[in-house]
Amino acid sequence: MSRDLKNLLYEQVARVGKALSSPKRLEILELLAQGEKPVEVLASEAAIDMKLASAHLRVLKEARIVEARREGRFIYYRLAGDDVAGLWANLHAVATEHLVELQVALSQIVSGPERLTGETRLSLLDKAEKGDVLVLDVRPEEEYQNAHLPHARSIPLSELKRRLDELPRDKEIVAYCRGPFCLMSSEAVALLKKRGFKARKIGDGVAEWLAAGLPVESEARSR
Amino acid sequence: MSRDLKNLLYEQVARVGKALSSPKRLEILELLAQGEKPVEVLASEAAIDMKLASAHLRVLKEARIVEARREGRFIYYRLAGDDVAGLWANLHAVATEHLVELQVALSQIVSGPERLTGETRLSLLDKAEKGDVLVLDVRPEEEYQNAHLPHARSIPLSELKRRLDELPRDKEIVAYCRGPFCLMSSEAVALLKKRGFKARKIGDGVAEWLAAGLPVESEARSR
DNA sequence: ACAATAATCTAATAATCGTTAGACTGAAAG
DNA sequence: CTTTCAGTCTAACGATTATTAGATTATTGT
Repeated sequence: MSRDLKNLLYEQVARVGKALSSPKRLEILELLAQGEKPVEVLASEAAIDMKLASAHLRVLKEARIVEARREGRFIYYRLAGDDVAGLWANLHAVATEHLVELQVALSQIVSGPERLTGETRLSLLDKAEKGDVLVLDVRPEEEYQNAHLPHARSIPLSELKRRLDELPRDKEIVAYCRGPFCLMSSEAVALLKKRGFKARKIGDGVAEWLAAGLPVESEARSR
Repeated sequence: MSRDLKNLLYEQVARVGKALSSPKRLEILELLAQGEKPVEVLASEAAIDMKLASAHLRVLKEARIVEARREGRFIYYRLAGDDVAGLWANLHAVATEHLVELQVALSQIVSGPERLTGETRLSLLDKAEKGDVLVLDVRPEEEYQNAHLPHARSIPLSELKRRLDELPRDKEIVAYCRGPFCLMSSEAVALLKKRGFKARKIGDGVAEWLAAGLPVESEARSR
C-alpha cells in the first residue's frame, strides 16, 4: 500500500532527474540561467536545430523546471526559479568533484586555479569593491543586464578587440562568463594577455555565485 | 573545435544526471544517505531483487557517486561524498517546489507544516538543546549510529510500541526518519498520538539537515 | 575439496529516449 | 486574405535503458 505511494514520490523526483540526463538539455539550462531566451537563440547557441531544441524544451517544461511566455512571434523560455540554477550548479559541482574524466577534460581548457572556494570568492568581492581588480563580464550584453557579478563591467567578447582602450593596464582583469564550461572568458583572457594586459579567468558564472550564497547585481529592465 | 570539448563536458555532467533519472536509483541513494549498506539490504528495503539492485548500483558507481567496499561475503556500498547527499536533497527540494503532482502526493502522507525552513530548523535545534522537545529518531539503530540530528534519541519504529515508557508525556516529541519521503516517522507519530503523547513529525532527514548547513552528530563506530 | 552465500557478469527482451522529417498553428506583415 | 516567421505536434527510425533469467566469481563454513 505505502509502497505505491513511495514509488510515486520517487517517480516525480526522477522526472526532474530525467530532465538533467541529457547533455543538450544541460547546455540549454545553463543558457537559460543567463536569462530568458527565445527558442531560436537557444538552438543556435547550443548548435542544434530548432526542432530538437523545441523537443528538449518540452521535456524541461514537463519537468516544470522551465516556463514559457509568448511575445509576438517569439516564445521566450526561462528557468522556473533560482533554485533550478542552483540545482544545475550543484549538479556540475558534484560531477566535477567525482568524475576524473570531467576533471581531465576541464584541465584542457583551463590552466590555473579558477575554481573558486568560499574564501577566494569573498576576497575577490572585496578587491572588486575596492577597485583593486576589474571584474569583466564577457557575455552578450543582455545577459549582463539580466544579472551580473557585483561591480562587474560588461564588454561582450565580440566587442572586446575594439574596446581594449576601455580597460586599465595597471589593474588585474578578472574575466568570467556563463560558468565553468563556458569558453568565452578563456578566449577573452587569451586575447588580453596577448595585448599585454594582466588578466585571468574564473570559472564562476552568475548561477555559481548565487549558489555560493553571494549577491548578484541586475540592471533595471524594461518589461 | 571547441564544440566537441563542450559536448564532452556536458556529457560528463549528464552521466550524473542519468544516475538520478530512475526512481529506484533515487530510493537507493536515499538509503545510502543513511549510511553504508550491503546490496541485499538495499534490495530488500527498496523492494527489488538483488540482481536489479546490483544493476542500479553499477550505474551509480559508473557515475562515481557511490563507492563499494568488500568485507567478507558482503559488498558494502556508500555515497562517494557528503556532496552527493546534498545533491539528492537539492534535487528533491526543487522537485517539491515545482511539481504540483509531487505536492499533491506528499500531502497524502503528511498533514501539517513538517517542511522546515531555516528559522524553524534553528528554533528546533534550540528547543532540543534546552530539552523543551524530544527529537526522536525512528530509523534502524545502525543508521542512527552513523549520523543523527543533534540531541536526538534513537528508538527504531519496530521497537517503539514496547519502549513507549522511555518517552516523556509532558514534552512534545518531534519524530524524523530518512527524509521527506520516508513514512516511518508518520507511522511513529500516528502510534504516539493514539497512545496520548504529544507528537509531530518533520520531513527532514540527516541529508536535509546537512544541506541546510547544520551539524549532525555521530556515534563512535568500530571499523 | 565441497557446498552455501553474496553479488556480479552476460545475454535477451520490452520499453523508452534522442533525433529527424513533415504537417500544422498562432501572430504579424504585406 | 495570403504569406512569412517562430515554433509546436506527430510519426518514425535507431540507439539506450530497465528488467529478468542463467551462468559465473569470490568468500566463508563444513
